[in-house]
Amino acid sequence: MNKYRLTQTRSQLLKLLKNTPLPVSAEDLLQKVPVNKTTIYRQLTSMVAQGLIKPVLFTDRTLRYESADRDHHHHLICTNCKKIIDISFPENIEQTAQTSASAQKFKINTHHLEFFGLCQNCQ
Amino acid sequence: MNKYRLTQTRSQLLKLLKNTPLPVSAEDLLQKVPVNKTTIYRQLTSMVAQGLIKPVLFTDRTLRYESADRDHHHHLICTNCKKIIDISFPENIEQTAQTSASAQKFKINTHHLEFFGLCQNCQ
DNA sequence: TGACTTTTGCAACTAAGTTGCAATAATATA
DNA sequence: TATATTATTGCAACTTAGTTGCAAAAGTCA
Ligand SMILES: [Mn+2]
Ligand SMILES: [Mn+2]
Ligand SMILES: [Zn+2]
Ligand SMILES: [Zn+2]
Repeated sequence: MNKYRLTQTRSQLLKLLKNTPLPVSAEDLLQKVPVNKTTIYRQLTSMVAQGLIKPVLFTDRTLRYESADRDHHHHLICTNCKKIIDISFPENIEQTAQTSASAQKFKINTHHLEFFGLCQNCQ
Repeated sequence: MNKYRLTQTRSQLLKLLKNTPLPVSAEDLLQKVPVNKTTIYRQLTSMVAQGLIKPVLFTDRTLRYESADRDHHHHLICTNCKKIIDISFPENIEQTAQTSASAQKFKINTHHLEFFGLCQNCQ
C-alpha cells in the first residue's frame, strides 16, 4: 500500500543521508551516487514529502538535507571553512517568543535558528 | 573622498529600502524603480558593502534586504500568506548558546532566527 | 508471468544572479 | 565653468541550480 518504491537509487541515497551526520546537498549526492541529477532532486522532494529527511537552508543559499529521525537541534556554522557542528539549544525558544508574538495574534508553529562564528581551527 | 556616488538610481533604491519596514527583494525593487536588473543587483551588493543594508535569507530561499540602522530583531513568518512581522527576542540567545558551543571550542559571532506559523488572518 | 504504477534518464527549459564592455553620469580639480 | 577622472549604468551573453515532459525501465502485486 506504500506508493513509494524502494529502488536501488532510493536506498543508496537514503543510506548516505542516514549515515552522514551533517546536512548533505544535492551536489554532494550527485558526486557519490551514479545517477542523473533529475533523479536526485526528485528523490529529495519525495523523501521530504515522506518525512524521511528535512531540508536545511544555509546562509550561503545552499539547500541541504538531513535525516528526519534526529531530535530538534541547531547548527554552529564556521564562516571561514563552512564546517557545520550540531548543537542543541537548552531553552524553549518558541515559548519565549510566543509571548511577544501573541501581541500580534501570531501563532508560532516552528522556528529556525543557526549560529555563525569560527570553529576551533579557524579562530 | 567617498568612492560611492549618489546617483539617481542609488537614491531611489535607498529611499525605498529605508521606507519599507519589511525586507525587500531584488524583484520588489525592480518593479518599483525603472532600472536594469544588473544595476539592482550591483547596487544591493554595494550597499551591503557600505553597511547601509543587511541581507536576510528566508527559508523560501528568497534573498531580501532591510535597512541596517535597525536594532537586532527576528521575524515571524506566516506559512500561509507569507506575511512578515518583526519581532524582538527578549533573551540573549548567543550567550545561552555559547555555553554549549564552548565545549567544541566554537566562537559565536552572529545568529539567525526565524519563527513560522500563522498570522491573525490565516489561523 | 503479466498488468499496473512509479521511477528514471535525457534533453530542453526556467529563472536568479553574474560578467565584460562600451556609453554615460557623478565628482574633483584647474 | 570646463575638463579630467572614476564610478555607474544598460545591454547582451553567460552561468548554474533546479524543473518539466516524455518514453523507457524497474518495482509491486495478483
Ligand atoms: Mn544537523
Ligand atoms: Mn525585519
Ligand atoms: Zn572553520
Ligand atoms: Zn498569514
